[in-house]
Amino acid sequence: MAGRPYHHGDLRNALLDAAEALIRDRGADGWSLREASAQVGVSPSAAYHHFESRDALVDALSDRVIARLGERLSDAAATAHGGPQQPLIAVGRGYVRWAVEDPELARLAFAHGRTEPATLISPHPHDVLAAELDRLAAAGGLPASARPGAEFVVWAAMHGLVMLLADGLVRLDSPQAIDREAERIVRAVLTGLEAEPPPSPAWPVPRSAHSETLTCHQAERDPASSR
Amino acid sequence: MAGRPYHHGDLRNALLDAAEALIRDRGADGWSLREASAQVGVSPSAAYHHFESRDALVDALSDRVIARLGERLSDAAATAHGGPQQPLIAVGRGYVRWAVEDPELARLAFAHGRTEPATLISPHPHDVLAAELDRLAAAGGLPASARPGAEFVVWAAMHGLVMLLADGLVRLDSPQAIDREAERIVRAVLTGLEAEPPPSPAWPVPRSAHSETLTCHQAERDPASSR
DNA sequence: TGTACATCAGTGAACGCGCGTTCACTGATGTAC
DNA sequence: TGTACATCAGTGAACGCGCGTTCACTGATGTAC
Repeated sequence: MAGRPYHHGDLRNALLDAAEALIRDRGADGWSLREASAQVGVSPSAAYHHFESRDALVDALSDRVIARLGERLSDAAATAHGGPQQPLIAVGRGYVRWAVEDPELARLAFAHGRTEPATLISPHPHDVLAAELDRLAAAGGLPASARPGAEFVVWAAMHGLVMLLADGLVRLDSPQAIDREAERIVRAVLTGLEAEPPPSPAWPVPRSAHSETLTCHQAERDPASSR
Repeated sequence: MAGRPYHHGDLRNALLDAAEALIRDRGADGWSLREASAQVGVSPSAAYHHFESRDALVDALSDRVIARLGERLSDAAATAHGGPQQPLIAVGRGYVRWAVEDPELARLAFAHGRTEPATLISPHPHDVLAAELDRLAAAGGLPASARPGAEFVVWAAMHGLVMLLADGLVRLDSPQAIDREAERIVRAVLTGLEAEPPPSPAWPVPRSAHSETLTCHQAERDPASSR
């Protein structure tokens, strides 16, 4: 009735929403540009006023999903209370819950093989971890010598559980089990990092060894954010 | 000259090889059944005498890649020497090197969303880890209370680094850096597990808590192999 | 306030494409007697 | 050793399909004067 206005108003986001919903239901390959357009009620060619190509839409969606994850993790860290490790445990829990809630989006977000830097994602999960580890180190919960590159150790541990779950290689029965497992992994890793022997003076390692050899996609674009 | 014989002899494997090579070069979506057939020198329909569908071929390839990884990890563990943690460190190194050598195959192997159990993969990476952790526990390098489910903690830690690298979210500059990072992660996790507080007697947890709630695709088919 | 005009964001028909898969077939191989 | 016949593993033509993308277009909106 009265029909839709000729101009949609926010077609770009509507298309992202439609694609996201389709992917959530049917996986990263279970949708087409045409289908998403149809769902929004627009002709297939309309999308090309907002995205260069189908691939560009997927890039944008992936960025959006990761940014939302980053916010979620950042919130989880901010509202955690208890010991100094609690924010990082909360991040791990949030990360894994996210993957279990939306495995297909989790797979899309990362399994995407981005070739070029694209836009800056903020807050990127990597940066959330780096910031929390800085806090932990400042609070004395992590020796300064173990800090460089520690975010990659923690990220890897979380990310592995996330991916094993999203890809269906491992299954957790209950929400409690999910939290328990996430916590176990984060705790183990933090304890292990805390106990790391300081670099042997016999083989002096440059302070920045890790940040030199291990680089995050994200950190490249904004090196300051990871330290 | 003399032409190829009418019957290929081992078309099934030849197709798997061709698909593997194409995927290695161009990624999981960068090939078609037709192209693989052409490369082998066979008509597109010949494949259907060996595989039910293109998807079935991918399933078989994924199984083959994982089984080969399992062998590689098992070898790495067997030939490691040094302290009791060395076999597991060698497994981590091997896992990560594998992913860096062939990122596209690494992505394919796991990112595949298998729905049904398929055939038994032997040795499955999960089982290699479980066996090595059993040995470590037997040697006193891991308290018995920390053993249940420990393979998932170690697997997750390794798998996360593997996936971050394969998906290009993290980059390591040199082979030395790859080894160093793999070792750091495995050591951290093992140290953390070793230091785990035993389950509080106030909240008794069934001994098998982990194996009940955390299950591996593989372990389901052959529960004995993971313990 | 009204008119001219550039720009923006839609339409809808059409394109070529390569794909996975099917089908009826045929050449080669293995087995029974 | 030879013949008949079932089975296996190829061929090649054809199918329908939905896809991403293009194009010339038009309706709506915003701005200058």
